[in-house]
Amino acid sequence: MKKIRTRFAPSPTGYMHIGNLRTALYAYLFAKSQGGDFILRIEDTDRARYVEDAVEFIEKTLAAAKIIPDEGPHQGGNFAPYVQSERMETYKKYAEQLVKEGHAYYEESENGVAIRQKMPETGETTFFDVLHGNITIANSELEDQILLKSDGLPTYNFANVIDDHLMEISHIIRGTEFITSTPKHVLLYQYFGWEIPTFIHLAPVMGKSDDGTISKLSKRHGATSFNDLIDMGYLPEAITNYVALLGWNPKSNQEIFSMQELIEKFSLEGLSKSPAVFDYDKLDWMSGEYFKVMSDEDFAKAAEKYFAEIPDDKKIYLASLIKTRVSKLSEIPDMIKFLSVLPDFDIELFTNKRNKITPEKSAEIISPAIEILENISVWTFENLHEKISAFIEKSGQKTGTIMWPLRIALAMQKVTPGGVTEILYLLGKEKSVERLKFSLEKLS
RNA sequence: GGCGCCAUCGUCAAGUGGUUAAGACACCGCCCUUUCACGGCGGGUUCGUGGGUUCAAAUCCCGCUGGCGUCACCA
Repeated sequence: MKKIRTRFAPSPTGYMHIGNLRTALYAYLFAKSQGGDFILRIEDTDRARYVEDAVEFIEKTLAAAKIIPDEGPHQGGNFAPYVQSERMETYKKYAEQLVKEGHAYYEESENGVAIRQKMPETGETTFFDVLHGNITIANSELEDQILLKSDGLPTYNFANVIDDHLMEISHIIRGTEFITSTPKHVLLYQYFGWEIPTFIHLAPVMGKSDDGTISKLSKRHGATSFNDLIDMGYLPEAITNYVALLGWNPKSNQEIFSMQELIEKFSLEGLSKSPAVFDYDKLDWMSGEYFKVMSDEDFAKAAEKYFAEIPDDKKIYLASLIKTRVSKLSEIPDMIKFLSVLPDFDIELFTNKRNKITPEKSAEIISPAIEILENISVWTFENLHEKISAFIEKSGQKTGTIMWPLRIALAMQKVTPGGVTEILYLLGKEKSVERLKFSLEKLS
């Protein structure tokens, strides 16, 4: 049995689209699930599109997503070089061989001399695709395509065939946009007498616009690159997990997968042949699941840059409060801003039907609470909890009735990370008392 | 437009001739609750359409419609 070898062959654009990331992921998962190799090859044959440092960018992005190539520009390998612009002599040799054998011809234009592939005028070409079965296209539909451009660089349609064969790629996993050009590739394999690899053409990742229309995922839909998502504060693991399920079904109800589990469970049968719409809501949910199972320490570390103003001794505690109610790290600032700056006073917030509370009644509760808090000398969570519980019991009121106005006075926002005790602890004695007094004054 | 690919809840999707057509996200309702979140329970006319084939069709065939892709010295 031939060794399974897949490749990810991006052009260096300095941008990792979610669709590309998914293609890389599936190629990686398939290779690894079969004990095969995953190769990274840079297709930089378009000089106009070349972006500085893009190769490094691609490698870093794949590393962040834990998609590790066995061979590539950085790791090297038996089939180096893995950058197409460094393989020009090879392409030239094969292109000339085709000319010699009558399957290609030179063409002169103002640009210089290029080589074109000569397509059969009759007949049809069929190839097998794992997802779509046999696909047949009439040869008359095929254009005499450029193989070698006048600048000496090959086109994708040529370099891709040469390299996939030379690098012993067994399965070509790529987007559906290549289905129509695959017959041209197949013809090339046949001219050279090379074994034809197995094709797997993946359906595109779509996006949904505000007006409900569906189209290929692009900027208008919001974040579209792996890095955009990282910047928004999603964990790389969560992104990879979500993207894996966007077009692949594990045939079980499991949804949370580590990379290792993905490798173990992956199979081509679960791949979908119809397009999948990227759903930010589902990503949010999945991301939240990852945060919830993180340790407080890890979460605090991940959220480090958002915790800059939080005292060191409170960071881990705050992390424990926030990690269960966040779907992306970038939500943190709005969630904790009230700790340093009290939002504008809003009397409306002191009315809550469910807890039977009104502004008037709030004042009656806040006033004695201030006294109790002022008398607490050891400001620990346990101590606070004890004193407040006693206060509630003594008042004879429902817990919610007491807690609601205190929490509002302390945070001045409807939604807070944690309840009254937690907020008191985070705020510290001085700030807590000050805020309660401020509200009491406004309410009187 | 030619050619090609695709078509199950709003979204991801299971399903391979006989099911009450799973599950998840989102949504709605209820419960729990020191708010929110978490958690628990429950809810919703989902197989694009018209023809076949068959005792039986979401599943097979054809047409239609719709979406997407492709027709570069881009990849």
